[in-house]
Amino acid sequence: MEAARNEARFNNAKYDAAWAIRFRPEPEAARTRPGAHHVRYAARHLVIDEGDAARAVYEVLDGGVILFKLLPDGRRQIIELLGVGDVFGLAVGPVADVAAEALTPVRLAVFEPAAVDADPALRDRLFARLRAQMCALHDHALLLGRKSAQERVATYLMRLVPGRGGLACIGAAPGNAEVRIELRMSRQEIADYLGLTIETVSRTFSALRRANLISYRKQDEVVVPNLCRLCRLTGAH
Amino acid sequence: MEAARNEARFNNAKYDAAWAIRFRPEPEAARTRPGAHHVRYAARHLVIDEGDAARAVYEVLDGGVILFKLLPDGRRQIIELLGVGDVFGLAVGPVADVAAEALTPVRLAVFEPAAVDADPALRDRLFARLRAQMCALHDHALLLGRKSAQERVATYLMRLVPGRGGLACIGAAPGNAEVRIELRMSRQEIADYLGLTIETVSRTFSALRRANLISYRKQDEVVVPNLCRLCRLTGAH
DNA sequence: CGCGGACTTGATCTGTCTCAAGTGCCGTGG
DNA sequence: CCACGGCACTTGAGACAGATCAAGTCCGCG
Repeated sequence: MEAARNEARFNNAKYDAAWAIRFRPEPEAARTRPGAHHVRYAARHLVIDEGDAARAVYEVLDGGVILFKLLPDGRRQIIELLGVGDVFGLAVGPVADVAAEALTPVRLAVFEPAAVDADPALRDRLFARLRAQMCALHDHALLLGRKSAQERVATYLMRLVPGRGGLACIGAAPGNAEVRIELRMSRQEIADYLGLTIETVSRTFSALRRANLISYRKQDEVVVPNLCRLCRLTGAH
Repeated sequence: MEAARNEARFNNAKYDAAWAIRFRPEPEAARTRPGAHHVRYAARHLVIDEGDAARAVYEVLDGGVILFKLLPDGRRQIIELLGVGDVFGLAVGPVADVAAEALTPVRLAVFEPAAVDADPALRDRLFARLRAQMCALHDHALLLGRKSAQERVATYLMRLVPGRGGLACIGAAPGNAEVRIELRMSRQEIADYLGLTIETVSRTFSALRRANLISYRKQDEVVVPNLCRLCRLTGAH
């Protein structure tokens, strides 16, 4: 069967998977970007619409942003979930290929095309960041193409745990104490991000809760009593 | 319902979708890259394995390459399908985040990390290319998250039609004459790329053939008699 | 000619979607 | 202070697209 095909090639150490997303900057982080101006938007503000002229490149300084695409019949896919440090607005042609919406109140640095053209150091920074986002997108493609609903939700939750990026989940990492996660996304947004329906997301959260893998009162404030146990459900281990 | 939610926001002109993938260089294209050495690999050669030390950055000069990830139980997702001009090997950390395998016999330019560090112009070229691939990946996330099997296969076929990238499919483009496509991928590879099983891919090809949307004798040499009719099945119109 | 691998096709199963009620919570106004 | 509405979420029942399991069929090659 398909599953057996590549089993031999698998090596556990390879699966370092998702990078954490942060919606708050580190306290010591620089809060301005030379050569850019800065803007604030309320949650839900549409920063870029798909098909807009590509006017600028943005970096998230504080808060969260979602990039999404729509199909004519209204199906929506949230393509990237961006936190502090992530960049967007880097289409190829003169037109934005995805829409960008503030997930939370955000502070953004706005780089004009002229500024980008004039500043090789800035380009290098954007380049480096894009590489990181590319890797996250690779992981997300694996999730969308091959993971079950439960694996998707578990993976999603793990991505929101700061300090658990990269190799953190290989073996028992220190700090298995309970972790609190603020989702900042509605069930519908989570569904559109994970390629599921809102009902399936809701059912999966309920099932995880029933299994004591997570708990919550407000539905976007999740407590994970044991990260490793949740991580085992991501499919990556 | 979910579908109706965003209908109002939809605007047909936005959906320029996929970029074409070419497995053969343009005849007039430069065939070497200064500052890089060049290598050839046979089809199926594993260029990079997931978890390898990130040794170099590669550009495809001729042929096709697939980037893929595996899950421990053997599930495979082909993350990117690369043709001439595309680049890979740009992970974030010191370790490759995806495996890369030659899909056809390939010629690659190999850029050592030192060469990349030393050459801002090269970085800019890689950056520009990465932006293009990012857009393709955005489109692919939409496919994996939200499209039906038939839409996936139709989208896949359209991506392999040269000159049909970008805005080409908006309205009736000229050149509706029949087009010949060489897939260069097995049914299993197509399945792993589209997040389906081999049986579903096979059935979908058969269904498209029965509907006279495509025809083929060898199963990887597809003829599309009317591109626009196929394009209408991609879900993007 | 006969073998093997890749593909196709059929029958059945199942995870997720769809459709349809709930339920809970919060804010508003009486 | 409480009734009311609205919205987001949850839950249930049933449908269905695609997965799984199991034969075939086709074709290239020795």
